[in-house]
Amino acid sequence: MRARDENKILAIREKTMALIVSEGLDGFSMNKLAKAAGISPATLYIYYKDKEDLIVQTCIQASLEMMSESLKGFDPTMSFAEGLALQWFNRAKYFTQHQNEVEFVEKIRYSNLYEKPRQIITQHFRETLGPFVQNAIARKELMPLPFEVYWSIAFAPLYQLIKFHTQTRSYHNEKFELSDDIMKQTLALVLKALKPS
Amino acid sequence: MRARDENKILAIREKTMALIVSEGLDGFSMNKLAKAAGISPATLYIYYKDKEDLIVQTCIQASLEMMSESLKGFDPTMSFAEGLALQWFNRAKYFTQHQNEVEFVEKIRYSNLYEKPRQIITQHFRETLGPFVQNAIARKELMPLPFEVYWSIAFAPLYQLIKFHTQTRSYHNEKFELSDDIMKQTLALVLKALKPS
DNA sequence: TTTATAAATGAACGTTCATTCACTTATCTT
DNA sequence: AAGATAAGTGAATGAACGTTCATTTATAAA
Repeated sequence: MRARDENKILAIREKTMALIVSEGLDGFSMNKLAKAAGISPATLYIYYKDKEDLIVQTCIQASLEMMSESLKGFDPTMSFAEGLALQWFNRAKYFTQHQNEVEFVEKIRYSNLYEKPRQIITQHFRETLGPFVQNAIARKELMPLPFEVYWSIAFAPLYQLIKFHTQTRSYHNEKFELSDDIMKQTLALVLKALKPS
Repeated sequence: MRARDENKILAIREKTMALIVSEGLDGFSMNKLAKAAGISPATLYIYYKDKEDLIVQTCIQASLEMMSESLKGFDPTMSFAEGLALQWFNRAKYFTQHQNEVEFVEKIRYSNLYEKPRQIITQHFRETLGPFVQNAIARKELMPLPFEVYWSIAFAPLYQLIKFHTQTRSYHNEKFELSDDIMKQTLALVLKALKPS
C-alpha cells in the first residue's frame, strides 16, 4: 500500500479556491487546477468523484472551518451583547486572515452548487445559535423575533461590511478598510435595534 | 436596410436570465441560448460582441430597471422614514414580480463579470441617494454615519430577507414567504437603529 | 527482498464550447 | 420594380472541456 500524499490534498484545496476566486467559477477547469497544483488531472479523480464533488466538498470544508473559527470562545450562556460581539469580531478576524477562503465560499454561495453546503451549515448554526438566542430572549436581552428577521438584523450588516471590504473600491471610490471602529459602530446600531424597549 | 427584430432581443435577454438562473453561469452556453431563444448562434454576435458582453449588458440593463422601479415615487426631499420605507416596499414588490431578473443579477454580482455593472449602479445610487441622506441628516432624522455603515444597516437586512425568500427552504426547513408583516417588522428595527438618540 | 496494493500519471477520448464565415432573406430607399 | 444594406442563418472551426485508461511508481506488509 502506498499512502496518500497529504500535501497534494492541501494543494488541491488551496488552488481550487485561489483559481475560482481569480478566474471565476466559469473559468475554472480540472486541467487548469491540475497544472496549478502540480499534479496530473487523473489524480483529482482519486480524491473526488468529479468536478462538482470537488467544488462542493471544498466549499463544505471551508465553510465549517470558517464557522468553527467564528465560534471560538463562544458559549451559548453568554449575554447577548457579549456573544454577538464575539461572533462579529471572530468572523471579521477570520475574513481578513483568510480572504481567499471567504471569497471562494461567497462565489459558491450564489452558484447552483450551494444546496448541500447550505444544508450542512444551516444545521450547524441552528444547533449552536438556537440555544444562545433562546437564552437571550428568556433573559429579556433580545426581542423575540422570527428567525429571518433576527438574522437579517444581527448578521446581514456584518456580511455587507465584509463585501465592501472585499470589493476593491467602495461607494466613494476610495479603498475601504474594515476597521475596528467601523465594526464597533455598526455593531452598536445592531444591538440598539435588537434591544427590547 | 432591414430593421432589427425587437422580439429577438427580448427573447435573448429573457432566455439569458432564465438559463443562467436555472443552470448556473458555468452551465450557460451560447449554443444553448440560441436554441432556447429560437435563433441562430450567429445572430447573437450581431447584438453582442461576445459572450461576456452579452451577460454584462444584460446584467446592467436588468439592474438599472430594478433600480428605477425601486425609486418609483421617490423624492430626495422626503422624510427619512418615508423615503426608506418607499424604497423597501418598491424593491420587495419588484423582487416578487421579477424573481428571475433578481436571481440572475445576484448570480452575476458574485461572479467576475460584475465590475462594470457595479460601477454603473453605484454611481446611479450615489446620485439619487446622496442628497436624500444629506437632507435626512440635516433634519436630524438620521445619524451621520460613514456610508458603509449606513448602507449595511439600511439595506443589507432587506437583501437578506430577499435571499431567504429566494432560497426554497429557510432555517426552519419551511418555506419562507416574504410577507408585509416581516418586512414592516424588520424595517421598524432598522429605523430604530438609525434614529438619532 | 519480494509481493501486493493503491497512489499517481501522461496521453488520449468524445463532447461541447465560443466564434466565424459564406450565404440567404427581408425591408428600406430610390 | 430594382438595388442596396444590414439582419439573420446553418454548418463548420479549432480549442478547451471533463473524464478515462493503460501503465508506472512508491510503500506497507510479508
